[in-house]
Amino acid sequence: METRELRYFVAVAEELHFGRAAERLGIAQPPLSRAISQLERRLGTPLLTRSSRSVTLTAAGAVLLHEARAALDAVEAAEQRTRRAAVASAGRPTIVLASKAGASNELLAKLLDAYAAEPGAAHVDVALCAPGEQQRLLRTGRADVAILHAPYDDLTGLDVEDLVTETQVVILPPGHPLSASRELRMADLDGIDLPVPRWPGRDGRYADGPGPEVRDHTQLLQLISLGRTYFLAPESARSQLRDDVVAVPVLDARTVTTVVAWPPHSRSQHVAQLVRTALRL
Amino acid sequence: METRELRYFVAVAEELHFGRAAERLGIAQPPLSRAISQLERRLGTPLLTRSSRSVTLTAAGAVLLHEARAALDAVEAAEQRTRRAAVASAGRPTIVLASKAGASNELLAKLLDAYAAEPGAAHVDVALCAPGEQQRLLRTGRADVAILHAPYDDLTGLDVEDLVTETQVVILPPGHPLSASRELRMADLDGIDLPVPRWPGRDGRYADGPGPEVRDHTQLLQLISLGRTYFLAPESARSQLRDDVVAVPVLDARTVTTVVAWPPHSRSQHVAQLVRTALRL
DNA sequence: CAGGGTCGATACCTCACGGGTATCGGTCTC
DNA sequence: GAGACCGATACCCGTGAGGTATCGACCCTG
Repeated sequence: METRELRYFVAVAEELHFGRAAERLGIAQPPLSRAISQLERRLGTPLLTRSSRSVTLTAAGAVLLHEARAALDAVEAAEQRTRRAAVASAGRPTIVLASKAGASNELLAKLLDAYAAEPGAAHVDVALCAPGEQQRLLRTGRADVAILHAPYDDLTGLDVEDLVTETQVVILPPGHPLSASRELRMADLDGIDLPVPRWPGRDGRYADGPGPEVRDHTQLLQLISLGRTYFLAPESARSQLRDDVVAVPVLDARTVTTVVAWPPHSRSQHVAQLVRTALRL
Repeated sequence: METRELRYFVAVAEELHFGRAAERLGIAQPPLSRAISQLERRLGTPLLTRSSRSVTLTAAGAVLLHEARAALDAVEAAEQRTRRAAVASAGRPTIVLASKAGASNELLAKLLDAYAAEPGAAHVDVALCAPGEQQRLLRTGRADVAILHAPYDDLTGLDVEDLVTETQVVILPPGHPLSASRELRMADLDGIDLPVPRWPGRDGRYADGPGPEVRDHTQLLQLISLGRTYFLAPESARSQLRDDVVAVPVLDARTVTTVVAWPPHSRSQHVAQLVRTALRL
């Protein structure tokens, strides 16, 4: 199978519409139809069921969608890591660390300082990402290590070491009825009359629903201070809050574990050293 | 990047010879040369240094070789898993378990029995592999779970649960001077005058060196009984030994951990259930 | 040092295949 | 029943992957 075929299939499987998929791929619809049916012939199984009004995935198609995404990530990672290895072998060794913008800030600062003090430390480029974006950078080879947060981020297929586990706080507008409480329980949050924010999906688009569309933490905090939404965040986020929002501990919220993650095939000494440094913090 | 280009590069990087690589790929040498230099142009970096007498990898080339192997495995896995999903959704659900031929036999038998007794258990096809071959089956989607042995097998990029940890015994020809000992230390083995066996590499070929070429455990045991070689094996292997070889415990040998492993992206309920069953043993 | 052998690069040709346009056939809506 | 929508089919074209022949650099060997 060629990656072109996988890209084509993923586009159709995600759009569930040949016309839109073709448009997204920048080709015409007929060659796309042909490519998919050729793929089906080669695999010896239908991947999509087409009625002229709708397209749906078969069981085999769902498997291929999942596997093809992983395979395409691996191919792109091969390309990116090779590119980066080329520039690294020319100039100063550099590793890219991906972190969620606005999260784990203090930990990140400490880590960068501690690592920079190590002998033979590489230069660290910090890539601040929208939530959920760090894994993509890792999996596609544009980053070497990432700071992630279980259970929010998907850690499948990554090597991981735990750094800290924290309880969560709910971040509310200042005037909100619950904002006066010293502590809350998850059940209390059900009564909140505000919609939860909507984050962009991996395709950069927003799901339908109530709640404001949100891209980063600055936006989010502003929306909270305007009384438009609320949010559950790790305790350590408190130190970054503006004074026009209120944080209240939620006793029985799921704990959040900040982890350092890297691709399992990584052979970089620099990454290994940075991880060791992180574990000593 | 297309998988064709990756396959071409891997062939050249492994052979370090354009002519042989082309032959292995079933194409002529000129298109191969062209494809590689086109790849280099696109990546913006040389991958190989050619002097008309030898071809060597650059640093970037070494990275690409490593990454390309992983990517090609992922692509093949996508194909195989889709194929298998197609037949599974037609007939009875089946999972493929890969295990080293001749190793962990009792554990495997117990596992298969215990799993078969579970409600809703899938049919389990057992693939008995040459040593080191199980991972390939897992990574290329031809198997769903495998029984592996740390530290012998490479577990990078696989999800793993430990099953048992054992000490090792050395398996010797019956008449060997050390075979009368009740127990040994690693230092004692240095004095053994026999060469260690050679196993085939991932390309199916044998490295040069002394020691007999060996494909499976039957062969190995026969060669030991003939006084041609010796071998270090997990304790549990004793129950499988012929009576014309001798096993002696080695007190300070590295312990071997038998693990159950599966691809990190696996979503199969059946695999999860089999792993749970294995952990209860 | 001439001559032959080895090996990757280059030149040039061919054709298969990926991609385009036009159109068909089936289905839903009004 | 007309029209819109959508995937499949028919047919054409150009790119580019792959082939053969050959070159040029390098290493032997007598």
